[in-house]
Amino acid sequence: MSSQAVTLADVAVEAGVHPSTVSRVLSRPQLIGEPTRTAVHAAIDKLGYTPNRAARQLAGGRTGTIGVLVPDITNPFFAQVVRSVQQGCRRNGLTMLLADTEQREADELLEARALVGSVDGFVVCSPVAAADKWLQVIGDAPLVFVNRRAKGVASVALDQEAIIELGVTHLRAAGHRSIAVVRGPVAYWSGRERDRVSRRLPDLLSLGPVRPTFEAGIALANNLMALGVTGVLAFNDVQALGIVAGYRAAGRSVPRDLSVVGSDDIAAAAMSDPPLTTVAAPVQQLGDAAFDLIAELLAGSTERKEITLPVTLTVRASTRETSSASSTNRSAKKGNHP
Amino acid sequence: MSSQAVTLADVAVEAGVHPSTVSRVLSRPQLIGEPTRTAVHAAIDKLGYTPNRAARQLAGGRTGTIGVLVPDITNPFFAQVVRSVQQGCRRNGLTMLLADTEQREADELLEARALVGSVDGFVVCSPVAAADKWLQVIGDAPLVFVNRRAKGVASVALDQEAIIELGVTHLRAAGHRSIAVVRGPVAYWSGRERDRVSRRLPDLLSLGPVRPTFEAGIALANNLMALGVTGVLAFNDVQALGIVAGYRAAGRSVPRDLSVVGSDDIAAAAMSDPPLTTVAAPVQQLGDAAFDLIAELLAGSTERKEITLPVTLTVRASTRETSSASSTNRSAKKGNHP
DNA sequence: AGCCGCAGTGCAAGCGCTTGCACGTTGGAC
DNA sequence: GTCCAACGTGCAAGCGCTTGCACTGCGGCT
Repeated sequence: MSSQAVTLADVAVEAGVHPSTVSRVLSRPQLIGEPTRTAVHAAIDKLGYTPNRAARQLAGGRTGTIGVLVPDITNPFFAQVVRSVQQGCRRNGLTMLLADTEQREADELLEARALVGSVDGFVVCSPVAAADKWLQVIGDAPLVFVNRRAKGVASVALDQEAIIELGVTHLRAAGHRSIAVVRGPVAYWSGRERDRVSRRLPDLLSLGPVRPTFEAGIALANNLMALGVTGVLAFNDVQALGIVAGYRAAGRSVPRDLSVVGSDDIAAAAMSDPPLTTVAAPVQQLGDAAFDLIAELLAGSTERKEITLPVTLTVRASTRETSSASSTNRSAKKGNHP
Repeated sequence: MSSQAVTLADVAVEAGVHPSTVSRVLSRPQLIGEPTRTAVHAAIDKLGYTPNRAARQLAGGRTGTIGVLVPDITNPFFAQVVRSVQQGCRRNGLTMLLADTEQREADELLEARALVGSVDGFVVCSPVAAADKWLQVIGDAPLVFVNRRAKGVASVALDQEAIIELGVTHLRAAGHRSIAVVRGPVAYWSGRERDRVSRRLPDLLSLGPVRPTFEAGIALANNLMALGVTGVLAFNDVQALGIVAGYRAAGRSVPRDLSVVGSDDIAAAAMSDPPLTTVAAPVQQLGDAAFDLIAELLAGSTERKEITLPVTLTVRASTRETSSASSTNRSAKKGNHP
């Protein structure tokens, strides 16, 4: 109420100009003469004027807001993406509307539909609904997918191939012969993608799909023991932590009896015992790239870029060399690849 | 664009009524006769009409949006609160504007100022800025503080006294005589509050303030050893995990050499080794209560409720009885207290 | 000297919706 | 049979801002 009492008109009176002039000072300053511009700014400061978003949107069509949809905000991975996007918004004077779809596919589209017209564009993390449904719902509004690639949609995703490769190579270099790769949910693009990749690699045990939870990891541990696997690449860190816990519960030890590689490098990975070797995702970059993409789209670009981010291996203590090991590679890197 | 082409007027034509009638069907259905109402709804469905927020806000004054400010969205504690609030919003047809203040006090108020007029009310997590500054910035807009109590502001917070009491009592019951309580940052209300409480309890070593991070916990471990402490109540789980890691790094063991009680019960607490005994915060309830509070305020209530939520002790394996122990209390509870 | 172009402002028409008010209609109550 | 209260609906005035268009000078051009 306080600051909202001040309107464009008030500023105009104070500065002794027409309201439209004030409006232009704010939106297209180069159209206005220098002295007038200064006077208007003075008036704005003096009165503490803040533009009314609603009016601005109604008249101008643009909302100055971008909608961000995540399947689960309590997942640190998405939380970080959200934060990066928010930082971008702040820098550009935009605001962020957040909706948590709680992993329900239907809510994804519903939420989107409700937001169309209230936001200038969408950033959607790990969308489940098909790309064409998305396009159908939001029309031609700017759209960016995070962690999923799709035809006709700008996207930023991790290099899933590199994740598998980095993890497996590390395990192989440590002398492991019996290596398993755990597949994730097929509902996720990353799950399907990794499956596709790991299928192509020889001498790999492909397990799953196994849910990316601590409990699922614990349950998986027994399978791993039965299979006689000595190295495993989990679908993500939480699942990896579960595997470690499962081994411990069975009186076995990581990395003595099993070398475990996680994926993501969440905070807990560094805090666990043993600290988890993991394929680290550049989450900050993910979010930054997502924002850059949506910003370009908002600015009028029609290009639908598909960005793939490189991942790195962070070696900690959950993996060890077997007796037959040949070489190690601490903190290897792998660059972009189309 | 697609769905936004449909306006109230279109629906009115389709239903053969006046636009204002359609508007009322949406906002105050009881004013409209049953047959008309049905017809209007049919038209809405047929056309796939979605109200334009901006127009609604401009005309009606209400935005249907609430602003949520958090110091750090990547903190699972706040993420959960955000999620609960969002659930409430969804149920009530509201949307949520999220801003991450990144622990910077100045941004808190700035962000708030920018949002005034664009949201109907604010939910602010662990605010740092003084209450009167807040009131000054947002005027008489509905405001709810989470995890901080303040005069004249509705709030929902944890029972800090119970946290200390529960943790310490558990440690005492396990036979510990030399117990330390770690104080948190004084910038936080909870930090100041716990300090106040623990000062009143006899025979307690009050340490700190120590930052609530893993690293700070590790560093603290050495102090604890030097002090000959056998039981410690950390400021939160992450810090507790750090203490555990610090002990391990020094060749000591938890709980053999030190019993550790955390606070919050974040996901990682259950996944660590040993699983962490901790004073669990009812995060879901925290968020729910915050939403209820803001909803009441939005509905016109002028009451500034101060809700205190009870905490519970979750006993896991990071604490053990000393030889002189008398009794245990697995999963004790403590109710509200004004 | 007269014209054109253009920079700088004013003007007013909305954007899509809400809401106080006015205007029929009905159906009791007297 | 009248009168009055609801009740249900139409009417129109904005909410605060953007923007295409019209207008006024002024300098440079022919």
